[in-house]
Amino acid sequence: MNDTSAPTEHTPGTADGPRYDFRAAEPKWQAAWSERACFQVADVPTSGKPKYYVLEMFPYPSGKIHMGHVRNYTLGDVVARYKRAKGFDVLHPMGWDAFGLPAENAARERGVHPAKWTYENIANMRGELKRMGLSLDWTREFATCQPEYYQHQQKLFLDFLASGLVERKESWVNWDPVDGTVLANEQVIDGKGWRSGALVEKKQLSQWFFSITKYAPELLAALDTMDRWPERVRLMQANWIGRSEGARLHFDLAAPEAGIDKVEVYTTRPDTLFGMSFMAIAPEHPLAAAVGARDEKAAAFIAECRSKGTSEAVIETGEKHGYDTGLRVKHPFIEGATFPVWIANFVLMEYGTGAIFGCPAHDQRDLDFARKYNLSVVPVVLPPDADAASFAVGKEAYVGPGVAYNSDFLNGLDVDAAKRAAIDALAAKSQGLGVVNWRLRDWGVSRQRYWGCPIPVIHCESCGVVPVPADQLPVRLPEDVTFDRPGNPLDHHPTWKHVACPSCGKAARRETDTFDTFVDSSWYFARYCCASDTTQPLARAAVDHWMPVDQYIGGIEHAILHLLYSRFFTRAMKATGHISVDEPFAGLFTQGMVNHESYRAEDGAWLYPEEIDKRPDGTAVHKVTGLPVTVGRIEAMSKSKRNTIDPGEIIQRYGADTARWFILSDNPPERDMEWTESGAAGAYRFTQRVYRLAEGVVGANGPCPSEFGTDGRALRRATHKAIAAVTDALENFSFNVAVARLYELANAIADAERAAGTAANEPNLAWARREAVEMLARLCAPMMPHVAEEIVALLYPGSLNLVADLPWPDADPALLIAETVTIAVQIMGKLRGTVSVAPDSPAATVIALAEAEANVARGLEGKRIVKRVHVPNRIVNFVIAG
RNA sequence: GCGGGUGUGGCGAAAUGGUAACCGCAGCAGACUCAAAAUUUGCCGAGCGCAAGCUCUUGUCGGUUCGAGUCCGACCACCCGCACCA
Repeated sequence: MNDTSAPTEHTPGTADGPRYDFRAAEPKWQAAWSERACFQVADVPTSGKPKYYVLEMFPYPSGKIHMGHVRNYTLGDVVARYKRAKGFDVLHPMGWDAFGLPAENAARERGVHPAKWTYENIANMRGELKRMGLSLDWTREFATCQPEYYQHQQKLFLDFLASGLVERKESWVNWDPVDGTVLANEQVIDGKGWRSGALVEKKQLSQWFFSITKYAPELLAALDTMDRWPERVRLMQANWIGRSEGARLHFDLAAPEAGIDKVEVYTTRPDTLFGMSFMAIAPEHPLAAAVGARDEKAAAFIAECRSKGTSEAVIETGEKHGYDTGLRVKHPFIEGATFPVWIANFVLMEYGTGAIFGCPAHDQRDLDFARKYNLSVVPVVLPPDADAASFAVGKEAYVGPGVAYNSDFLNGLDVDAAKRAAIDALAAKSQGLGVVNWRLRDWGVSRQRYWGCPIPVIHCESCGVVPVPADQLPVRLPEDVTFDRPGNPLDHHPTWKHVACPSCGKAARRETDTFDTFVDSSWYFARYCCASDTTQPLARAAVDHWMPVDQYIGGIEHAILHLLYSRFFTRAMKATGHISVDEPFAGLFTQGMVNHESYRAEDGAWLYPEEIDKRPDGTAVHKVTGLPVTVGRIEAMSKSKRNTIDPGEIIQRYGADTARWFILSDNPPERDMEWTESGAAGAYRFTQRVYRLAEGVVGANGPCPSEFGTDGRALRRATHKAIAAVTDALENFSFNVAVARLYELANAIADAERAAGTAANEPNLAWARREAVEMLARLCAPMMPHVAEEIVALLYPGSLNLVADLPWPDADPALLIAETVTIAVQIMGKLRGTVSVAPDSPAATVIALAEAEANVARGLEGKRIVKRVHVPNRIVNFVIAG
């Protein structure tokens, strides 16, 4: 690992090796930071400094870090190091989202225990992260699979349960009959289980749910106050929560069916009730089940929906199927009118009440269904400018504004007024009321898995569900499990689930489901604040000090689930007295992906970047065979496309600073970026260049001289302008701009170096150069901390100061004022020349100079100046006539 | 279908309504070298012109303004998210 051999052909350097040897420097400074505990903070600091909590989404320990991690953790580290230099106590922790399916798959496929696999991966990835030189407080590290962590999660669950924030209820789930487990929607592909390939069934199971819907109104309302979240994420969450206003009403059946005498529906269009032509109920609706019990054809139809309901073919074509039950419902307003009840595949049991009234004229789905089954289509909303006698609905439902007609007492009202009138009429008959409906559903957290946090309850035949007493926590996962057959190993375990009921002492059964791993990640951010407290989930003093997270950074893929669950969990923890804040993340930043070119051989096989040679004309050949290679699209790095770059190798070859610098320099962090070899090599050249510039200024220490020559003044101005510009860029997450300003400063130093070679008598230029190099290093420090330390150590031999402990430099305001400013001179908004004047020169002076400028004067010749616009220090514009 | 985002040189991009293209990558020409690498100097949106300079150019069309990449309106293209949500 500690390879200090001569650089390979990829590491440019002089004949005797590169001047700056990152292979020696990076471990040295990482050790120095660690020895001085630079990045450790107390649970409750006494420094009196303001706090700043920087957090990046913690990684799943898959085995190796990828470029997405490098980008994520570099972004966070820049913020953490910058804020620390700005005088904040910075909390910047790291841990592992360690439960989950891949560990179980490894166990099934390779026979390695999930714990062993996970902890080995963690060890490897921890080493890789440490080599990146991140300013992390490693004393707070934990993995969610440790009982020391999940025991507290079990306690939180018990508290939620006691507070009515958890319930056990029946729900329809995707069931894989071969693997014997519930599948998430994302795990169902083409109606089949993603692992087994078995046709997925809909099955009703008793599951644990967190009552996130209780918080739907406030989770939605609070989005408006979260001004440091991306607009896009807030909108996605708002859509997900999905508030809609409408009416809930019931229809009486003409004749009761198996004791059911009415059906409740939800609608957003009660104004269209007079356009009803049928009722449709979901295949999972109780009334459908009742019909199915006596009608074989209905039962067959329901079964078909169950097996095909989730297949992509049905969803994509949107084809609607129905079955006429023969039942009829009475219209609430039209005396004597009844309508048929259909079972329809497009009605969702999970939304609303699982039943709708169909108004084909004003709903596209209802119209498609009505046309297919020859049901009547009666328009009841007349579009503006349409004629009541001739208006008809063809293939497109009319969903726009208009006036009610064909609608008895609603006639003449516009859509909104008709809705209100219809709801009032329903309420008067006690047949319905106005309601707010939510798309958000309660969060089912039961998983039939081994590698997850056990749900701490016991099922007793006499007592029902009994929570595990808090003093018996944690409920530990047994280690001796087998993965030799499908299903949940916890269920197969010979002894684990057999326990005495804590309440009555009789033989009882432990819950064998474990939590969805999203539970683990819904509170880890708070746990970091007090990670060493073994007695309770959260220590209020520490959590109240550090929470909320000031800056959270991660991928957009978590825009909904993880972030919404965490927001809910924080509210639930507040309700149970564990935390004081409502919102966990005050600021959110979503980074773009890291992409790379892809390559394919002639036979279509994907090739790794290291298998090909790029030629200057942009084409590529296979290194071994010499055959041409197709250079494909630039797309997200993925193992299947083989367009991945291993960060470990990049750090080995170029150093961590190079990787960090390049990943920040290319483009704005919220946008997708392309990883390129030449870009990485360019970043490496810059690390060497900065160090070389430093070597040229060693020794010019001492107090600031009072007089400088022309070159010295210019360089000092460039230095202080850079301080101001880089500070501004870092504050705004414009890291690519910060990088550009630092390149400029390096270029200015190089210019001064040349000037020093020719103008030997320039006074104190050496001091100005040393100042510039020191500032360059310190401004670079959040991005490339190791080079920065090496340079400052070079400038101040024997000093024990670490850049990591130095305050952020301030720009000297006097040096931010230019000696002269260049004013653009326009005629009619077109640039015609420039003039140089002292800053803040009076308008009359500037305008006179501008008019005298040769090219401007030519343009003004023979013209009448109508208006002279002068913007101080920027521009003069002449408006002319004739 | 609904919602959102993005369109600027060969490429990634920059630009509080005020000189469009900073900075980097790639490229071209030169210096150094026996040579290469490394380093380094210069050029580098398009067109016209010997030059001074002129014209055009931020997806398209229009508007506001002394002045628009930026603000407003319409449209086009691409990308992303959600989606049989009643």
